[in-house]
Amino acid sequence: MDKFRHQIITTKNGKLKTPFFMPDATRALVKFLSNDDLEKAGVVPMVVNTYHLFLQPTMETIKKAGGVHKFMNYHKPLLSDSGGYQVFSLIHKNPQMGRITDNEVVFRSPASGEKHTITPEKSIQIQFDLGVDMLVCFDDPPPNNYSKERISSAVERTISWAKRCLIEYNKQIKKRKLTAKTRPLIFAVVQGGKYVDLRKRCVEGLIDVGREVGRDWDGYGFGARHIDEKGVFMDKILKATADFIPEKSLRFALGVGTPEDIIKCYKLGWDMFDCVIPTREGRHGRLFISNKQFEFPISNSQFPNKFKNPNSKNQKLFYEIVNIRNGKFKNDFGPVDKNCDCELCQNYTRAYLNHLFRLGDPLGMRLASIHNLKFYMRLMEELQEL
RNA sequence: GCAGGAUUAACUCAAUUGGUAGAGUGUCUGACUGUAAAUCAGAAAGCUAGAGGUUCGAGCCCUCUAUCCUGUU
Repeated sequence: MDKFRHQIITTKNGKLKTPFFMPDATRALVKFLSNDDLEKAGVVPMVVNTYHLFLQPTMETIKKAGGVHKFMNYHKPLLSDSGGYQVFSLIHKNPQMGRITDNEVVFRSPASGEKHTITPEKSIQIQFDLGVDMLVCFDDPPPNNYSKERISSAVERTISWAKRCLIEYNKQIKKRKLTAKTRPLIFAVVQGGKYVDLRKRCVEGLIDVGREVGRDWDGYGFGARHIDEKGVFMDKILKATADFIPEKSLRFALGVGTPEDIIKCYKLGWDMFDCVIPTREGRHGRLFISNKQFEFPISNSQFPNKFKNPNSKNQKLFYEIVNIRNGKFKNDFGPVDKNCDCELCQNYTRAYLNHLFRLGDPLGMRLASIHNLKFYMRLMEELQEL
């Protein structure tokens, strides 16, 4: 067993210890939650999205506000996703929504139908205008079931776009007179689907880009989904990709994931995570419940046994999920999770939350989101102490 | 009392000239992995108020009964 990775990274809005989890505040908010709620849930860094904020409220407003931190009055580290994933998923689901060329992506706003163009350069400019602490290259994320040939060409496009992103990044640093302390960290994204050789090619290509442009990437992201069609975690490709990435660089597992997948990724050398699961599942009435005393078993040298095969049917997960909408909770007057100290578990019963969900009242979604985030944050604390 | 109208799933209502019933809501259960997601999917659920009749065949037509609504003495 390798040593567990822990790094302290410094951003202009504070230091972060890895591993850490970032909730998705896609449109500059975690749905239903105030900054106060986030603080109490233990949330620190979050992810906002270039694509969504570009469309609404538009960069004009964000710039006038003085950046996204001021706009949302959140003064902890923020990472912006490039919007690549959103634009591509939009177009892959419905080709009429846009067109992808080597030079640019043209797409229609699903809300207004308005036509927009995004280039790698433009994505980086927007992310500088957002004023985030960490930003991500505009990449080409194909669905995993595309042919190897198509994924290979997505890898090449991702590499060539990464170069354009990095050149633009340097330009922006110069133009805005940013220093080592005030500049945002920049992450490249590794594509290659389920093919180890393509993942390798992509990382090597990205490293070359850094060399050519004269700046090392601060980190590398794992692009595309990390689970197969059946939802099974793709151990091999996550391990191989992590191993290709330089030791000292940050490894960002984009979109990961379930608690057990985060643990697996951490074990394989990934440092950063973001996912919609805790908040979306919360809004849909699914609550993460810790087993027993919420003791993620810790040992010094060995990775905890309970974390080894969380998906194995013989082995009980260290948590369970309840669907609070289920009829059996109608008259259950116990707390959602008796080992949790969040606002929900300290003040309300399962029956009451069930009632809120049956009413469709936003209070239920808020309390459930807070609880699930707290669960994730407690998990990350445990991992940070390994 | 009389005259009209109604009675179909738990609720609100559909069902072309008579061809053995559908939807929305609710209920039950799933799903959600760089958020087009307070979303999506599936299931259960009806002796069509009751009793007769006409017909090859009735939720639809006829008779009676019950309950309700609206008028009117």
